[in-house]
Amino acid sequence: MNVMSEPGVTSRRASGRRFDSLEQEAYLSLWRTYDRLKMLEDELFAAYDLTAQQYNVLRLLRAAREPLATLALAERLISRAPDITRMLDKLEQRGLISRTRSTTDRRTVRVSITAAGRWLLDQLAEPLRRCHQQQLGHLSSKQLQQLIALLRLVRQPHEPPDSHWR
Amino acid sequence: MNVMSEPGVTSRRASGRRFDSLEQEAYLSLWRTYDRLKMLEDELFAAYDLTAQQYNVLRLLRAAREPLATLALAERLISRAPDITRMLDKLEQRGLISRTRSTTDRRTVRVSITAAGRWLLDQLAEPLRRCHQQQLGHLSSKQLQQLIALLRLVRQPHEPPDSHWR
DNA sequence: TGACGATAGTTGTCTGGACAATCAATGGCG
DNA sequence: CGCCATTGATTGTCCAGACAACTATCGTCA
Repeated sequence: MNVMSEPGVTSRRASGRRFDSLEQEAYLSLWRTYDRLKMLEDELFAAYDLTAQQYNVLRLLRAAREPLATLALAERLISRAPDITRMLDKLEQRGLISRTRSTTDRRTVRVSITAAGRWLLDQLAEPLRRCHQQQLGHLSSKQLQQLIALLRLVRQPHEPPDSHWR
Repeated sequence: MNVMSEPGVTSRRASGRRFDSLEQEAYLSLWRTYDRLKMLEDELFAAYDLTAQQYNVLRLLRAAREPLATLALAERLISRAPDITRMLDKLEQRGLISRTRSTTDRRTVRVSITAAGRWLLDQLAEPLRRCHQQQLGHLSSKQLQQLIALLRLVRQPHEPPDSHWR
């Protein structure tokens, strides 16, 4: 079922919900869709006492060839993290990451993933794969690629020039 | 620039970022895109001392023909709100909504928007339109419709049966 | 009718995010 | 060198979100 009418006129649903513009409908759809999918992921991570952000920290540290400075890491995170320090505190307490003050620039702290961190990521790999499958497995790979391309187009003007997401 | 390679093989960027699967890339793209757009909206709402959720409460109340019960309202919100009571407390203190205990069922509280609430929504209408324009105005209406359709397809199996988002 | 389970909302409490202020170290530049 | 703006990270504090426990009311069924 296609609910769209001509451009500029917003869609109507059986429920009577309306939107002021196509842009608003797109944004609210994005919000709602993200919220639904996030719910599934959060459930999985909660079982391992992790947040999605924490998982992404570990993921980024594993992908990095060498230890990352704290703020460089924060920049690469998917969503902004002003509390990066305290987040790293918790991961360090659990032994999943290690931090050492750089010798060349004593202001920076070099963060790296530990063996325990890698092990946890390995444990998570398969359940997470299944989770992503549950989230989006009902789309064809062509549809997924279309979605990815559209999303990139959406955020393109909103990414800082040096973003890893361009 | 098109970064896609053949289906099933995940994309690579100059930065070396990789994804484990197309589904993961789609989900993380969704997250990132939502986060970027949200930033713009939050900035606008903050200028009016509102959160996006609070705005949506007002919007839903205006759209409703009659006062809504607290939990019925919570169900229609875009993202889950376990703290709906306190949120309504704040809106009531500011005089934007009013609450009255129902006479027919004294358990339920009927929530409605006040004239001040409607006035605030009117004030917001134009700046918000501009915000949505800034967020998504660079997409053609055909692209927007494609995006909306894809997002609906994504969340379709994840919506509860009686959801207003189906 | 009165006990009991279900429903509607509220409150307590904890954690995580946001923002600003602060501390520590560095790099220029007179 | 020594001053000072800048950078990197940490800390203080406040507020919103999550979850569970609790209160009040209703419906129903013996």
